[in-house]
Amino acid sequence: MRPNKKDELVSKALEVFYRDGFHATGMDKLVVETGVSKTSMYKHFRTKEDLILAALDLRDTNFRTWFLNRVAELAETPEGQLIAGFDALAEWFEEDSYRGCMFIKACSEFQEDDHPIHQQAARHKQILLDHLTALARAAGAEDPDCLGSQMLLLKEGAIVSSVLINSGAPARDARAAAQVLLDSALKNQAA
Amino acid sequence: MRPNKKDELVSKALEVFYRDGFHATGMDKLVVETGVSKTSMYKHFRTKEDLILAALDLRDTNFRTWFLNRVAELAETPEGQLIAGFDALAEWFEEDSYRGCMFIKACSEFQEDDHPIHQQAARHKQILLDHLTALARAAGAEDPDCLGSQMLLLKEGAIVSSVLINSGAPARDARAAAQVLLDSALKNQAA
DNA sequence: TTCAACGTGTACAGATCGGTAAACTTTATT
DNA sequence: AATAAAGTTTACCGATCTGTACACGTTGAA
Repeated sequence: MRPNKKDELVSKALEVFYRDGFHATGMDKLVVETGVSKTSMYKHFRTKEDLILAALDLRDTNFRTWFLNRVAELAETPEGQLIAGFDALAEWFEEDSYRGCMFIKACSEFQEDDHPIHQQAARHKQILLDHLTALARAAGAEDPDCLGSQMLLLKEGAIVSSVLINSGAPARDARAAAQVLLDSALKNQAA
Repeated sequence: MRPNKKDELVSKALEVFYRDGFHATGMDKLVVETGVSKTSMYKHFRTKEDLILAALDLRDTNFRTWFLNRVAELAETPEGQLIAGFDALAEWFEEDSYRGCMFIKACSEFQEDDHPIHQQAARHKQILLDHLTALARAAGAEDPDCLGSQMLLLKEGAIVSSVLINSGAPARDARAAAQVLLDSALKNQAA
């Protein structure tokens, strides 16, 4: 069982789950797409749920790495980075393979609060929230928890809206909103 | 084929789809839950997709009726109604049966832009957007399209966040953000 | 009372679902 | 070269999926 073979399977599964959805993607389809046999598939992953969890874990790593790096490239100050996050979103929305947020979709398909898949998605969002809150604090916002939460709200909202209206425009509206909220939070702090 | 029987089936299907998801709900489960036979089910609805579309249509009517009425009860001015929308959201989030937005979930499970289910969900959001934009315009906002879009962003974001962190708190953060954005849009207009 | 129309339930078709038993092929070690 | 371990293939399981053929019961009109 070569370890990189497993990574390869997770990577391919991630792609298909993201494109077609979780329930709509059967193990048979994944077997065809990966070219590996079903038995091999089940040697690497005990159940379909395990495979989904592995795919989400990879997605978490990939997305956060990309997002943090891109934001760091675009801006240096905490205030700048909070805003730059929405520029990064705009770039993401323009990608051909863009299909919304995988974690939102995971929670849509696995709704029970205590479901492992739901919890993994919640963890991803919590990490992002912690990051945004830390930036808000570093920027000197009046109420960093509130501002961080609002930045996340705008991000989630922009993602959902962009999918629903099939346009990248929500990223710009979200960015403008973020700027207003940030200015307000900093002005109140200075006062 | 009594017409109210059909409505009853749609109503029950809506409940189950909302609770358990679309792909995860088989026609067999609906047959058991409604007590009607499968043949009768397929006499009323040609396919499962037709049933889903009927359920979404009912949801659209129910939700918009409830939301608009509740907002009208809470406030009279356009400015007040824009903000009151988030108080209504907060109430919704507290309901035991609350499971997020059915249309977001529909788009998560049926992703193709040209899919009838996806399009129906998009129509629902567009109607809400038009409503919010009209309120923004009536309130005298600088850029009503932008402000309306931002209100919708905050709403979608609050819904998604509330599901992910299993808390009603996002409705309050969204309300606060909406107030700041509204004040800013009105102040700029006056200037 | 006969007949036609219609709604319903049973029972099933064909495909696909997640998952597995057992035989076979490759690989690494001695 | 012999052998054990690891990985793969084929073929299949029972359950469930959407959807249907057909026989049965009920109802209203002639």
